[in-house]
Parts: sequence; structure tokens; C-alpha cells
Amino acid sequence: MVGRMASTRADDVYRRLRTDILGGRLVPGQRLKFPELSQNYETSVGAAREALTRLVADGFVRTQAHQGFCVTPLSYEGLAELTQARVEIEPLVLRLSVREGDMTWEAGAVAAHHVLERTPFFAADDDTHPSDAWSSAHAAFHASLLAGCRNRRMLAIARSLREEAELYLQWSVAFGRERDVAGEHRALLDATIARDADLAAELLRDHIAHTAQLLIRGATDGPEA
Amino acid sequence: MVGRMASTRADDVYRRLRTDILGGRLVPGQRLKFPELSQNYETSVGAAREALTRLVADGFVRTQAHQGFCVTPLSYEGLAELTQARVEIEPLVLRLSVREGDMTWEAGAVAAHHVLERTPFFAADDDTHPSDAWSSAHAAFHASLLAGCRNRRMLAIARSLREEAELYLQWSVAFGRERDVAGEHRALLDATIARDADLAAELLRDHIAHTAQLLIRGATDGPEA
DNA sequence: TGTCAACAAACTTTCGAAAGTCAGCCCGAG
DNA sequence: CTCGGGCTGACTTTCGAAAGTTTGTTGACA
Repeated sequence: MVGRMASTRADDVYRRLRTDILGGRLVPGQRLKFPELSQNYETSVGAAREALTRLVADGFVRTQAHQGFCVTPLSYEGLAELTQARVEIEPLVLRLSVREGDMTWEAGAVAAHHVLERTPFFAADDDTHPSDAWSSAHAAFHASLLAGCRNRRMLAIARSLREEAELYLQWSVAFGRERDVAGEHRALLDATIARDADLAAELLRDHIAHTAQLLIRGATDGPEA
Repeated sequence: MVGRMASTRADDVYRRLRTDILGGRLVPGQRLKFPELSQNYETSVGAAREALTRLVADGFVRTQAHQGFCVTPLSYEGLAELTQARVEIEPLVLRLSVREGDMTWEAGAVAAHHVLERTPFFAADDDTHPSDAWSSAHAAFHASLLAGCRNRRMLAIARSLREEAELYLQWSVAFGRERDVAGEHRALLDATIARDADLAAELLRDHIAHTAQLLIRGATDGPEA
């Protein structure tokens, strides 16, 4: 090779594993063994290990010394803690975003919402899990709302919380049929673009809390999560 | 060996590196090369690599593909972002701690303060950097204040922000001679034990902001940081 | 039948060398 | 003198096998 190598193999495996977890192809709680991994991802033990180490830091994978790695299991307590953290922190970041974001940021939010609004919740062939397309669009929309915040550190914290939340969404039983999610998203966008920090923060808090509540109710009824 | 292995070699190297960074034995910006590392820490490249990967996640080390690792450099922007994040988030966690902490937690805070109060700021042989003992005691005191918070996730976020802040403190020029840090700490403890969440949160916010201000002033006068 | 130790299999962790990449240097051409 | 190509040395990344740990099983003994 002559040019600058963009990334490393471990980087690549990391991204693929991450995508597979978020996409539901790896089940929470599932053990991740090196023999399998190095075969499935066509890599060596070392590279797989580095990828896993990074996923542990992200919270997507758990590990105990000499007992290997597994996809972080979902749990009530986990969801409860995650939700509280999101309820406290995300509105904070949204406020900053609303205060500091420029026109390009506004445009990004509007664009992301446009896509989300037109992406169906379910895929054609599966009406139990949200479609990959919707998940991506949903994540992108929320990310775009926060993206105005200039503090990369706070942004990173909020984003990592959101990502874990997407995982709970991915593994939840179907919901949202009876709920006006689209309306909530629209209201959130409007308040944000209108630079009404108080309203936007309140809407976001409710949106997060409401979603978590439905997830818990869904899990209690049909025990899929 | 027969019993359960408590940890791994990579774990060990990780902890030692971390301690060396926080203790100022590794300089911010300093390149971390594998040949040196594996010699100094008596380990293989692989183990050193895993340790570094984890330190990157913690924010203590930076890396770019194919260009190796270096201790995260300190900077104005870094300090400003860190401070803002701390000002926003730590008081939040302190509120929860004050609300949820039990008597054991109170006792821990009182104990940590007792130690801090009796630990001299400077070591006998060096009056430019805070002593290792004081740094530890200071970190332990602040950690103990937050430790009442039951939400491990939020606790982890706050603690990681604090740890990075200790690093800026470590590399700051001397300060605190003219400042009543001890008084601030005592007031913080009192408000916390009295379960006055509003006051405690406000004191903590001021404490953080005040410290950052002095750090910046110190860096502008004598350009050590 | 229940308990425990030794064994076996599977996996995790560690290692050090091989392969790949970058930065700096030298040298020749313009 | 300046610019660019190729070379060298040092370092990073990758690999797969060796060493070490855990888990499950088997068989002896109470």
C-alpha cells in the first residue's frame, strides 16, 4: 500500500461486531467465543480481542477475567438506570444544542426528521422488531437534535447513552402502534428549531420516559426482553 | 495455580499505566511506544496494546491508526469542555447521592474528609505539584461525596470526568496557597451531610468552576500546563 | 447415593516473531 | 537550490501457536 491506511483490522471487526449487536444479530447474553469470532469475522484472536475490549468500554459487551466475553444482557435494572441517566443528561445536552447550534445544524435536524417521518416502523417481512431502516433513521434523528452542542465530551456521553437505548428498543416487543411516536418527534423538532430550550428539554424528557415505560410494560406482558 | 485468577496481565498493565499517568510519571503528549512499554512494564506487545486500548476509552490516551499511542495532551479547549461537563453533570449526581445515600455513605464521606483535611497539599520535597497523597485523598473525598448515588451508570460518568480533572490538577502550576480549598471542602461536606441538595449542588458547581478558573489563570501566567 | 479429587476438553490469555506501514533521509534530476 | 522518488530504520499491527485457566466429566471412595 502506498496511501495512508484509513483503519486497522481490529477497527473493522469492532465496527462489524457493534453493528451486529445493535442490529440484533447477536443476542444479549450470548457468549462470544474466540474460535467462533475469528472464524465468522475472518480475523485472528488478537484482533477480535481488541475489538471486544473496546466494546466492553462502550458497554455493549461484558467480560470477566478468564471467563470470556458476552453481549451485555438486558435487564430491568439496566433499563431503569439507563433511563434515569438519559432523562437527566440528554435534556441538558439538548439545551446546549438549542443554544449553540447554527443553521447547518438546524438543516441537519430537519433533514433527519424528514427521513424518519417517511421510514416505516416495521419491515415488510417482520412486524415484531423495528426495521433496520427505522432504527437507523431514529438514531440519526436523535443524534442530529443533539449535534448542535459544541461540547464534544457531553455530546459523546449523550450519544453513548442513546446507543444503548437503541439496543433495548431493538429487543423490545412491538409497540408504538397505538402511540403517536411520529407526533412526539415532530413536536420535538419544532420546539428545537424554534429554539425553545425549555419546551424541547421537557418534550425530550417525556419522550424518553414514555418510551421506557412502554418497554417495561411490553417486557412484563410478553417476556421477550 | 489452583484458585481463581483474580486478574489478567493486561489488567495489571492497564492499572499501572493509569496510575503512572495520573501520578504524573508519564507526561501528557508523550508518545507511548511498544518497545519501551513492553520493557518498562515487563510484558508483551499484545498485553500493552490491550491496556492502551482501554486507556483510550477512558480518555487518558489518544491513538490514530498506524501512528501509535500517546498520553492525551492537555489543552485549554480540553479543560474548558471538561469543566463545562463537570459543572453540568457532577451536581446532578451529587443531588442523587444526597437524596439516596445511607448512613454508611455519610460515614464514608466524613472519613474521607477527615483524611483530606490532615493531608498536606505539598510533599516535603516538592512545592510545585500537589503531593501524591493529597491527590489521592482529594480524589477519594470527591468520590465519596458522589458514592451515595445508586445509579452506577451516572456514577461512572461523573467519576470518569473527575479523574480527568485530577490530571489537569496534577500538571497545573502551584495554586491554592491563597485559596481556602479546605474551607470549600468542609462546606461541601456539611451541606451534603445536612442533606441540603440545593446548597451542596451549588457549592460543588462553584468549587469546580473556581478550580478551573485558577488552573487557566495559572497556565496563562506560567505556561506549564 | 453423594462427595470429592483427578482428569480431559474447551476456551482464554499471553507471547514473540512476521508482515505491514510510516517518517526521515539521501540522492539525483530539474 | 528545490523537488520528488526510493531507500532505510523504527515502529505498529497482525497472526497463530504455546501456556494457563476454567468447566464439565468420570470414577473411586465413603
